[in-house]
Amino acid sequence: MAEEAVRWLTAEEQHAWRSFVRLHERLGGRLSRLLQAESKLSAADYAVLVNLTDAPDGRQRFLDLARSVEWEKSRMSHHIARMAKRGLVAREECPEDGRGAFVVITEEGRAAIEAAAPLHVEAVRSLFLDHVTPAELRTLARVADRVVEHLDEEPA
Amino acid sequence: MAEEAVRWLTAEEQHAWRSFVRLHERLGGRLSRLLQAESKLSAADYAVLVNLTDAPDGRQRFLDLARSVEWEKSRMSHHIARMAKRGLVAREECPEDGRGAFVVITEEGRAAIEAAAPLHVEAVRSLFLDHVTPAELRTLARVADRVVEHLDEEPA
DNA sequence: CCCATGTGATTGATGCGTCATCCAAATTAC
DNA sequence: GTAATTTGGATGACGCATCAATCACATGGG
Repeated sequence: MAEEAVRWLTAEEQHAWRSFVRLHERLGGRLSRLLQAESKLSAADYAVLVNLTDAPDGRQRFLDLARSVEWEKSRMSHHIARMAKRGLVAREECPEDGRGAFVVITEEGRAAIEAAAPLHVEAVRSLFLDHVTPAELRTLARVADRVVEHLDEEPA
Repeated sequence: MAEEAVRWLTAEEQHAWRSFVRLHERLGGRLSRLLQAESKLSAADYAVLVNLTDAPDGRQRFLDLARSVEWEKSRMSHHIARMAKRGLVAREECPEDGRGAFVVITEEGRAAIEAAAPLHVEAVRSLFLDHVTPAELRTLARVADRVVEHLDEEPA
């Protein structure tokens, strides 16, 4: 039974990792609270509505939508149920597949996202992009894509 | 009534922003699922236990603990209640402040964190740090600290 | 034609995070 | 010394995310 030596994080690594985690928590929290306060939409609502807006006729198959926002179907199902109750989207049956369903954005949903989007974009700018140089932003994107790629290759 | 021109994100900005968000969601999700599977601890549990372990006698005042992990007191209260029910920590009354409370790590909690830590550190390495160069890591940390600093200055 | 398997989606249970409210003890003001 | 305020913390309600189980329809094989 060999004692495996644990390679703990150096002070620098630890700081970087904690800072990175903190950044997302704080920035994400702030942005979603802003969105909620200004538009009565959660970040999840926003993601769904943006996707529907980009789709032809503002309608999309259930699982396609789930894949677009990278959610499990269960989460999507619960969330769409709540959004439907609030009148932001509606469910529609699918003619060519008896078990399928479409999700359609409503007038109300469209109004909500159109009101929210400019404010949200402005918030992303003023809270994040404004404080990052273009070079840094490229580095961030490059690192993010690389790490996610490895995540995909190496399944759970 | 002036039409304010919305400064939408460029394709590059949008990509960087989405990649960044995706990185945290995916990496965070993966790490916490690993932690849960290997150690029956959530990321939140882990943070609490690490802090308690670092404190003298494994005990800390309630709000100090909350500040350390950067949570609201309400969240801490709920979470400590759940952790106490699982036997990971215990509450203790505070002699010199009648309303105060200490949170103390239990034997069970200590065992849990000591088992979890090496695995978690290894996961952070293999899923993240291994794919980031030291220079990139420094950039990340620098950007994160800068953005959070601005976040702090500019309250909600 | 019928069975097996796969796929699209729902449901219920449970734990988590936030908000608003509340309470008791401590501190300050008068 | 007592009233007002602040501080430490708990509580309940609600929305959200995950997991496991379920159900209905579809499709391929025999």
